[in-house]
Amino acid sequence: MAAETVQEAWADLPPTAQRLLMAALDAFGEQGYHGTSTRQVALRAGMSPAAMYMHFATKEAILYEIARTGHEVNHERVRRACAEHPDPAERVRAIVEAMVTFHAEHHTLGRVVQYEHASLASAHQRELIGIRRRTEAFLREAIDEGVAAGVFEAAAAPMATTAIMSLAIDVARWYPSQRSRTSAQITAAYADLALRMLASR
Amino acid sequence: MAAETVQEAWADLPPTAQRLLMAALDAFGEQGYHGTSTRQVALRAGMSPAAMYMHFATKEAILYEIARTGHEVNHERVRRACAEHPDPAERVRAIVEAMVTFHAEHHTLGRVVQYEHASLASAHQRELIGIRRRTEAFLREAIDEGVAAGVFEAAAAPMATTAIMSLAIDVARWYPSQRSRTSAQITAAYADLALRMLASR
DNA sequence: GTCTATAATCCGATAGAC
DNA sequence: GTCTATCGGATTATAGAC
Repeated sequence: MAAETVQEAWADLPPTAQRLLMAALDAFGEQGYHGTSTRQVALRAGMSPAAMYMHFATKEAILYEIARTGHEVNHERVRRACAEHPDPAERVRAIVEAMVTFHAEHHTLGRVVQYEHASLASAHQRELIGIRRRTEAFLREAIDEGVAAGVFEAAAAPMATTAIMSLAIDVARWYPSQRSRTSAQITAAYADLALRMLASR
Repeated sequence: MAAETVQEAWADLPPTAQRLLMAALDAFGEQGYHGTSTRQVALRAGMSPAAMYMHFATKEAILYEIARTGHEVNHERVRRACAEHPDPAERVRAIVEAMVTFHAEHHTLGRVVQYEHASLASAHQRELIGIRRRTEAFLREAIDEGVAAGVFEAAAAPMATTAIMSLAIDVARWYPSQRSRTSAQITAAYADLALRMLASR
């Protein structure tokens, strides 16, 4: 529940189930959910197509487990970043660093989390939208506090939450690019850009 | 070649081919390429599954036509925005307005263009990456000119190109949201945020 | 150029032996 | 709990009549 990686979150599952989830994570991230067959997942995990149905009732249940855990891991990282930084500007910086790091270093997972939403059952979609909204609320509150304290520009605030979320999420789409930038370089530069968007003048 | 909408680009095709492409565009944008069957596309276009093979040799050929035209339309809008604004800051504003408007008002097309890249044949992928790179070059050049003129911050410039592209592209993922914002409101706010990221202080 | 019918293959999921 | 074998249906694409 407070895991900061999917491996951590799945540590108590049977090793076979873990291999299955990691295989599906890679395949779904590379080829998309509908572009991946259950046979491909089973092959990657080193088991027969039938064996996976001992651990998951349907293909969608595998996607749900990956997407939910991914949302929870991202949420937990942002929550922790907030807890460590009372100052609004420092907190925004920490949130951007947490989200950019997640979507860069775990971009395959990030793609499943952000781009396979429509492939989930609608009840699962609604649940995960809830997590996403609570994650976004951390950023919105930090920005609102900064505006109240006079360090952020009030006019920029309303769209800045969406814009900063977009910056971080879209990293999963293009990372890694041809230009050799480390995750740390992107993270630091994006935190600066986010604060430039918000800074009062 | 200089069309600013896909309908314009496809105006000279037989009406049946146009209906087919529009049906596929909607279906691919809503359900994804691999999540859509050729039968569904044919049904939406009001023809039999076999009839589409008179106009396109494969399902991938339909995706390629949509993705290529989408890339060209976006490129043409950005090119025109640049041609109309010699001043670097005004040009950046115009580029952001063009790209955000495109990805908001044509978000279904935007999703196919930006998120179905991996579903294309690799030769087609390479071709479309070329168009994408040329579109991004317009923004990079505007930013470089602004830095040279002293109106943009040199330190912010390298990652700002990627960041601003991300802001615009990611609109296709979340637009329209629950919060009622018009395309024009988002466009204006994002242009402001982009210039705040770049402004020298 | 559109249709009906179908080929050839692949899909998600299950049955039953071990 | 894993395997082989397979069910029932959907998939992309084609054949052949009109």
